[in-house]
Amino acid sequence: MLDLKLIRSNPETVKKAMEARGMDPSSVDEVLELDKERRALLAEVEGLKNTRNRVSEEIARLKKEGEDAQDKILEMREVSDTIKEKDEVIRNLEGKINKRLLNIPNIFHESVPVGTCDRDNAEIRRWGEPPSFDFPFKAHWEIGENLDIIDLERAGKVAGARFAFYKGLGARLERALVNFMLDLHTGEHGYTEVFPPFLVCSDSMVGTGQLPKFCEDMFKVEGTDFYLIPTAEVPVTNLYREEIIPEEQLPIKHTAYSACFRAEAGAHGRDTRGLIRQHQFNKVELVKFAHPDNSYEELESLTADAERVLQLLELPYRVVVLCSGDLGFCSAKTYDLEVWMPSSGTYREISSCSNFEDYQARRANIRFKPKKGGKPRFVHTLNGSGVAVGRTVAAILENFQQEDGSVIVPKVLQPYMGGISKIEKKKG
RNA sequence: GGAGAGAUGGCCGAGUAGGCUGAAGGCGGUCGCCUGCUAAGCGACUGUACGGGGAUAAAACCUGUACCGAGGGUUCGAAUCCCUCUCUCUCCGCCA
Repeated sequence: MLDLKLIRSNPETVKKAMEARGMDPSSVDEVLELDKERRALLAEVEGLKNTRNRVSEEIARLKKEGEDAQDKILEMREVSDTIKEKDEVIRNLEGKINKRLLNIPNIFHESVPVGTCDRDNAEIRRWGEPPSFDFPFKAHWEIGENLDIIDLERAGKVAGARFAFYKGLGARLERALVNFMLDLHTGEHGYTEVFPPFLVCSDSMVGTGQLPKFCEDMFKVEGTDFYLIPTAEVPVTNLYREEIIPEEQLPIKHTAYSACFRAEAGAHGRDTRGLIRQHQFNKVELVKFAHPDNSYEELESLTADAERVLQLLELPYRVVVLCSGDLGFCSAKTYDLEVWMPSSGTYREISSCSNFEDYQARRANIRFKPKKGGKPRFVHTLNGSGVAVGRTVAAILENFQQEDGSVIVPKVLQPYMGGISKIEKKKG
């Protein structure tokens, strides 16, 4: 969430940012109005509390000296009642302010292009060449089915739509990718691996911004306060919730494998076939806790770390910077990595790398203690997929398919596949 | 699931017949003194949040209020009493 002080001093900036995201900025004025009310009342109540404290001390003194304090006690009884009433009103106002604050998005970075939808995203760079096939190429779900390594039909029976069984070398490929990515990020990019809980409490979901606004996108375990994580970003960012980190530890870099669970409400009819849009998918995530002074450099290197995965896998991709209208609610700036998908003839999102600045840190209360002294400050949080595993499988199947229906395994993956260099149809 | 113990400041740890205790003491940290250097020693300072003042934004500074796991209650007044909840630890049972 944004600093209330920032909204007080620069309401127009906040409103403009909301408008550029295509949102109604009226809650800004509501917040200001409620805040004004609250502060007036607060001054009043604090004055009353001050008298109560003073008189109470006097009562103690009088009693010690054996004098009568009954008058003052009665007087203070009334004061206390008034305090109780006004406190209640203040609590109420604070609740309203907070609710609005949690629903005001982050202010985006000046380098973010203004736009309304994904068509306004700006391409930054491309890597690799999309393959040209001299035979009729297939979509990954067909390839996977033919090779008997992906079973969507039975997954539909066992779980429902948007689930998948991976089988044989398909399951192995998924596992190989997870291990390859984790090894790369821990071994060469300096991230510390964590293996997080896949269920978290609602406080964590508020901390990273999924709640309260996006609860319909999440799976909740009925009768509990548990939510299935939509990404490892949630548990890993919340690792340091309510904590003060020593400055010299920054940046903290974590990588984590997790399954991710998404309700995909409102995505009916989109990407209904294949592995692109699943209720459950695997992802290796990168999370950074950075110093505010250099968080944008950290965003560049985090993006580069994610790109390295695709480069080593030899998958053609491009990097786009999301425009204001397509930017995530909490993000100040986001690069999407889009991998070439022959079946759709376009680049498709496979990673999303964002700098949230202090927006999540303020919600989750993650701070660092400056070395030179002074008050704790909020860290900047960043994260990116490094990368989405299911979509990587889809990309590998499609980009490396051969005319005979087999699929070449990228070189870096072969050690993780027991030396297998090609996935072929089993004979018989 | 059953039984018990506990939750205090960055950390450790006092404080329950309710009243200058935001909180003793220690550690850690910062600054100053001392020392040829290091160590030791001495002195001072050292929580957070939200208001108000500080000529305006920020800071120093001054001031108020709140905070001793969370939320309620009793009381003129609660870290201290009562209720509810959460978490941690120990033992038993059960379980991958």
